[in-house]
Amino acid sequence: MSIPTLNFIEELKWRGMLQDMMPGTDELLKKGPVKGYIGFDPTSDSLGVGNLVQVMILLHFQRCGHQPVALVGGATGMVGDPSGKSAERNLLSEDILNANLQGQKKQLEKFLDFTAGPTQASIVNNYDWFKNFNFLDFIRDVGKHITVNYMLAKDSVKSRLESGLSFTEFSYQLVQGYDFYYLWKHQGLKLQMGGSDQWGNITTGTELIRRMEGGEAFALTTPLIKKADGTKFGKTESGNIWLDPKKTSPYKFFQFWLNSSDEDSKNYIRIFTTKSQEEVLALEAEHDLAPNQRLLQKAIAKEVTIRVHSESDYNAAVEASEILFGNAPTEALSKLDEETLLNVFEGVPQMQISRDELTSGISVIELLSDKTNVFPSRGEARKLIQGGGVSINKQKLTDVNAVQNTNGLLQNKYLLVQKGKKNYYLLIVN
RNA sequence: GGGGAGAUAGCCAAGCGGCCAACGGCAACAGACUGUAAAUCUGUCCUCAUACGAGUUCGAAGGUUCGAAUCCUUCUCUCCCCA
Repeated sequence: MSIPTLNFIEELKWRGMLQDMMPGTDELLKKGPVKGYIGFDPTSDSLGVGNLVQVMILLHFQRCGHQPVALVGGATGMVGDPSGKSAERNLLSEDILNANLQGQKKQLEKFLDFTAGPTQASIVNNYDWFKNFNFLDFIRDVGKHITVNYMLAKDSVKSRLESGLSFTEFSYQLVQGYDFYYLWKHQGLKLQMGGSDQWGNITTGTELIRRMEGGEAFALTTPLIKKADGTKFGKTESGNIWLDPKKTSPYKFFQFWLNSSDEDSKNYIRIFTTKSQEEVLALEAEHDLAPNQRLLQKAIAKEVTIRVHSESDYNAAVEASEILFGNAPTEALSKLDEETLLNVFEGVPQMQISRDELTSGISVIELLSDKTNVFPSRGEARKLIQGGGVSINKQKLTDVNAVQNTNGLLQNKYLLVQKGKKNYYLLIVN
């Protein structure tokens, strides 16, 4: 094992991933390998790209020679964190929670190195130490050390006093705080990290450690990432971007990164890749010379897609993108053999249509609204066609009353429908 | 407990008896320009309908009227002020 050459704090700073830290955190990390953790909320069976920031923190932490621990919140997930929420949360059932935990665990394993060694990553579940902790013991042994005044002062609580929050959510910070205490006490964890909205919860933990045992523990938070236009990161028109290929296809995932604006991509390259500062600066300089090449976006999309999915998924996504967005004219499309075609369009929605409907010719409006779900109604199909927003096999429809028959089928079997610039549908005729 | 203000489409916000499917802004979607970027300009934006048009909206329920988002009654909820 080589001596770690990277300084974690420095690393976070130039990447723009450091919001705040407790005094002494830097010194602690310089002294030697530290065990630190981040908690994940099991509200879904898959992590989204929004969670990726935290995952990357753990990854950088490990790369800097420390020991990352991911905490999946089997217990805290049952309570509900009021941070950043404007209303009382719906509680999930135990079954769902468990399924979610398993899903997230699998994804975390793709990022961190779990092989034995001084920086070996691990995953813990706080349900393990909470399941047998009864209420009376908890309020005697833990609650006794923290005043309500202290708890009320947290922003997450303060902002909810007007609209109201249940005792359950109010106690959340204590439950999370106890996690930190438990891990500090029994597993030697000294540092908790998280998004800036977690600062209050994390400091309740360090406070608990101080009051219960006079111990010292540290905290560090990352800024909330936002897009340059101020909108939320990680969402598109069609919803959240997930790591689970069943919820977001690798093609879409790849496209998500490729579509980042220039401004955003300069942040993303720092946060979501492990490229060194020199590499990033060089890439940026090159990008600025020819922004139309979108080198940054491509570099990010490549690294993240390979890490989350696989090299072959990445290659397929690139191939599909080139065909869909490149200058490939209709002829190029028709030259594709069936296998390539199906491979390329694996990530785009596919719809069936019977051959009989087509042989005698069918108006495109009927085809796209009644026979398939490309459009929910004829009116909408008509409007977009009139607006010049619909293409079939890369050819723009200019006539609202156009009729489609079996002549233009790719491989005598497929139709590629394009709605707007980025939405594709593959119609399969059989 | 007393007094006042308000509730309009995804959000903000006009309208205060017919010209209202409802000004305007934001968001969203599409087109042009570009680089699958940003900015800008243009179009669409309650639902269905090629269109003519039809249907369902202005917190809820009733009522007045030829006609109501607009007037009246009751109810529900929100905010403010005084106790």
